[in-house]
Amino acid sequence: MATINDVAVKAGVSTATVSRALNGKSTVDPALVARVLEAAAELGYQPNGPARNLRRQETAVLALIISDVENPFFTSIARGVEDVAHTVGYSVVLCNSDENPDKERRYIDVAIQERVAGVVLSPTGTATNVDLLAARGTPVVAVDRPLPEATDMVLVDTRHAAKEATAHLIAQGYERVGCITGPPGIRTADDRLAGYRDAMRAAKRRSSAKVVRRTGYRADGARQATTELLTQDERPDALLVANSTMAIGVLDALSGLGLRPGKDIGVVAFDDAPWTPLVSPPLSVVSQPAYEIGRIAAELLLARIADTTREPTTTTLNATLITRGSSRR
Amino acid sequence: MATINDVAVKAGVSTATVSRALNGKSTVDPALVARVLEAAAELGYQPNGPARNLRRQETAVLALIISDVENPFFTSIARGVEDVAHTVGYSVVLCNSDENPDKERRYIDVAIQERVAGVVLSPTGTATNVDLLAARGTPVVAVDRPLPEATDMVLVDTRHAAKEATAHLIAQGYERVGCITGPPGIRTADDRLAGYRDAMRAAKRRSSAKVVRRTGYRADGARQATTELLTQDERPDALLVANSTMAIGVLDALSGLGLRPGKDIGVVAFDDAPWTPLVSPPLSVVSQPAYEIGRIAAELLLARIADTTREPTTTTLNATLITRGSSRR
DNA sequence: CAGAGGCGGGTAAACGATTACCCGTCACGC
DNA sequence: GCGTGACGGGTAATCGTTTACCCGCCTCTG
Repeated sequence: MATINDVAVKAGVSTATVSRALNGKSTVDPALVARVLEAAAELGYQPNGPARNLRRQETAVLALIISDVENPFFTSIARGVEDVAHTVGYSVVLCNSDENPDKERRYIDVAIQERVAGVVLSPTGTATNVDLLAARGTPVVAVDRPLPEATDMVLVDTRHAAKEATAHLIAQGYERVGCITGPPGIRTADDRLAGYRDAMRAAKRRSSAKVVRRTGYRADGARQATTELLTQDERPDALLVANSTMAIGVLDALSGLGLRPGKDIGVVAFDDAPWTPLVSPPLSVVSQPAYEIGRIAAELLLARIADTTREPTTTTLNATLITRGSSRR
Repeated sequence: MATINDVAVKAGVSTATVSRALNGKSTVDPALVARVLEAAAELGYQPNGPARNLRRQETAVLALIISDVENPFFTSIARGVEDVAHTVGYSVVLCNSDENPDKERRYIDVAIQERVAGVVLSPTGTATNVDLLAARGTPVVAVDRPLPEATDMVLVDTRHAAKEATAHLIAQGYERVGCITGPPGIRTADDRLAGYRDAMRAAKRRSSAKVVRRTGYRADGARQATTELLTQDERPDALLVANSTMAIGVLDALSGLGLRPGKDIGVVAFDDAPWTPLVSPPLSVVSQPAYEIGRIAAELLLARIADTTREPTTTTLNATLITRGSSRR
């Protein structure tokens, strides 16, 4: 592998000049620049990233740590982050914490060790991991879920959206609305449950623990929860489902039980996955602006990298309820 | 940020001993190890990755360059790669080439500059980009699509699967089977079309260019293509669709046209996305072993990193046709 | 008891870039 | 004609690790 020294020798100049010519930092004789460029091209010179990063004490890399690569909500965020980062020459590396604090911790360690310029994170929990970043001064932006630390955050008013969705189900005449949400401790799961309860209270409905289930944010947990809920005595006749991955499990269970969404049981799910209009009847959803979240998070992160002293801001975006057939009789 | 030197001073030993104690390379007095560990913990020492990588001339990072983070097929591959990599202490960074040779090129440059240990790549095209990696000696494994270079590859016998799927549609009594596939030059798109033609020829059907459309591997292109196909004179009464993202566009267009999959028009799509059983009627699919692809690719890559002289191998996996309601009248 | 050999641990040289510092040259002004 | 300043470009220090090499001490053997 050619080094800067090889290029320097070939072009008949010093390494300093090569560096300057290649980075355009200081003014170099155009003839020399041409010689250097030619030499570099002939040798197929690619700068050594680690060496550069070591010397510069900085990298043009952002880490994006999300909790599920297979969830379209998070991949949309990823796209938003990427699009912004690329326009300013940053690379994005995507890490998958799998809703697992250990993996999250490990990726945060990697991010610190590789000295990335900043981190976008959807925290799995209360995350003592994050103080490591704070301690080192690595800028962090939390997305989807808040952090106790004073960092920039981009959130969605998910509690309000859950309330609205539940109220919609009630208004549609469903008598006993239930809720399937994620594990305790994950803020979005808690908030969606809280919003559901808000709506029940506002409508003077008794929200029995019997119509609420908490399970992993995955299809199989939701499938099982649905079956349980609907084979007990106090059966709900409508469900608020906390994300689109779970919705797959729910819809699958319903079809197994021979229940038709909309007619037999109202369903509203979070996240407007691309397939939701295609099922029959089309699925009512709470659409979250995932791409926006990513875009804004990246912008905040870049701003903080440029100026570490900025006051942390919290941006809360709105989700919109899209009512379709699954919540109309 | 604490350096190894700070730790050495605090523990009252040399930096060499700290390095040895932390990496467990050579045998160090247990008492010293304890002192070093304690000092490191107190200082919150995190090794400087770039410095380490520079010195070691290697990194424990794999790059995974895929063409669409929003496509479940590729995210399943990602999971397979990750799972394997993590068990042996490698990190995986995910890059999104977006089916765009320029972005791919850029990510390959980044991978080279950062001196990653290896690359898993779903090539966008004939990809002259890849010789850069070859030239540098960075191990590469191609997934989903072949490379002209002699590298390890993990492929799917997609042409055969396409033929089988088409034959199935014909056997179900559909008269005029059409095909919607990806852009020319993308091997999977070409192969699926070839397989479709194989089946048509075998069944002595005339495969008119009028029932074939090529478009970007995305929902909107497929939506438009479907509408065009079905509003012309020679309307197909069945469609082979080349991936699940396109299937969304196709199903959407069909519902807009008031055509019921299965009854009015047979549909088989590639990729067993999680939602495919939920639409009505359930979508017949060609299920590709995406997770397996990722797993095997990672294993091949690690094997090649360990031994650069191995003969390149090509693994071809089988896809399985899952027939559901959308291909039965 | 002396010499050899082993082993733990320190010193310092890499790794490959960037950049502070310095030096030579040239132009310009007095 | 000489001093000064600007500027292009070279020399070498530096970033934080890892590790080759070396040294001193301890133990074991003849």
